[in-house]
Amino acid sequence: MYTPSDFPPFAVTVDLVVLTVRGDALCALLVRRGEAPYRGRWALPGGFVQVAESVEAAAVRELSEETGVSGLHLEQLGTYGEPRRDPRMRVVSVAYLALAPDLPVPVAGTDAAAASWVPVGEASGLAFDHDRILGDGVERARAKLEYTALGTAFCSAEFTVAELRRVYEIVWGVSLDPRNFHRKVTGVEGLLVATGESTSRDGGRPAALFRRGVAEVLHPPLVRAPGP
Amino acid sequence: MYTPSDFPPFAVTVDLVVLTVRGDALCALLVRRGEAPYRGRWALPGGFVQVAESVEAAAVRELSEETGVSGLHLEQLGTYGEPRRDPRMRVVSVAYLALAPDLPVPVAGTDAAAASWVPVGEASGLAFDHDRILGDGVERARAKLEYTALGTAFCSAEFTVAELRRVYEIVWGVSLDPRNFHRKVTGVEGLLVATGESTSRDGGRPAALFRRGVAEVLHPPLVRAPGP
DNA sequence: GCAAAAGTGTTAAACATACACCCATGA
DNA sequence: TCATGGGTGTATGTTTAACACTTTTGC
Repeated sequence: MYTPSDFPPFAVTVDLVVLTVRGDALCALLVRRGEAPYRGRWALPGGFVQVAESVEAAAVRELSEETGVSGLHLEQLGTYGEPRRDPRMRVVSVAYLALAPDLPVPVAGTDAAAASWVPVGEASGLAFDHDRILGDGVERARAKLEYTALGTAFCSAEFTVAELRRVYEIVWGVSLDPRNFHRKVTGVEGLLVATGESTSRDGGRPAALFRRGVAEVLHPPLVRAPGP
Repeated sequence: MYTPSDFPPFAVTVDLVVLTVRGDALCALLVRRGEAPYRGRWALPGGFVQVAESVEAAAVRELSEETGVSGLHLEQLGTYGEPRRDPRMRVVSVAYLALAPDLPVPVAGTDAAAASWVPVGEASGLAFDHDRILGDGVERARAKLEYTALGTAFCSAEFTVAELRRVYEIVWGVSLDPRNFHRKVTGVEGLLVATGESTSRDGGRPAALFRRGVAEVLHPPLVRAPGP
């Protein structure tokens, strides 16, 4: 144990699945690769873990570099370590999932030709095994919306119940009853904090504005159900 | 990008959280370290990922080496990559969770002084950051029992409803109503397959014996509730 | 017979769904 | 005044928790 032959040349990277709700679609942040391999292909943003930084810190740093924002919800998604997933060398990649509100079009990353929001339904043929990582991230996000308060992570600081409902409808691809959804989310203690303000930006009667509360889990959970 | 300086000397390992229900306690498989650092301390079994093998394959291999069994449920738990978690060098470790029936006392591993089942309540002061990894594994196991069929992974090939209930009671640390539990698990389609046999090994009226079914998820989930 | 555990039936309360209905605003 | 979306009330059906009760074994 612990002889030099035990330490083959591994590189460790982080890959980021950054999701947002834009228009009518769940979108992922992708970058166009400027170098071989997979030059010109879409890929997940990411990069190498530095010697002195934790893997988590590398994810936070890359996220900030690619989106220009910080403070997003960030959680580890999984680690992908097949021997030939990168044709040049042995790379083990730790994937992270971030949920973002509808940010302005992201700045082009430091070493990426272009960065853009792409609807997840149109994102395929990505570089490396990123199709699979993105799929895992979307699946995780869908599942977490059921029993955690993460739906609010897709909303801006102040939001209406209808805006939160739209997040659920788009991420799950279903229709939800506005009346029952309203009662459900306002009934979960600690999920929403009323600001006292209201807005009529959605048309019709002004809706109350809320901020995220402290609740992390949903009791009872919201359950996916088909609509009309 | 991709210059030699991007590849600092990372070692990649796997660590295994192997859990079982033994007697009245949830137990983890631990090994006594035979070498520095942390010589003499309890640690999670694990080892280095080989150059040509996938991370998942390394976990399967180590599990088989440490327990002598294969075919257990094995899932990725998370990756731990703090810079100083191993005092000698930069090590990134991918942790896996395995759930096992009450196996015979494990064989001593190839490079471990001793291997033993230790109740998770008594397992602290482990080597490296293994306290945290073990805690995360136990938490994951508890959560997964709610909405997946993994409780049966703790049972031997043929088991009674009462034995499955004991798994839930011990892992969650609660009491469950035997009548309602029986109705619930036998009502989930594909969870249990009746063998037609019965046993009176638990005393009282003989209980029907079941095998694991094909169901992976529980609809509806079992929910933790406090008992008397 | 008695204790112990398996398994079934029943009931009341909690919850979810569907939808009727009223409210507040912009055009 | 009408269209649009916000929000409340309520009837109906489903799920669940609690527990009374019957069954089948060992001693």
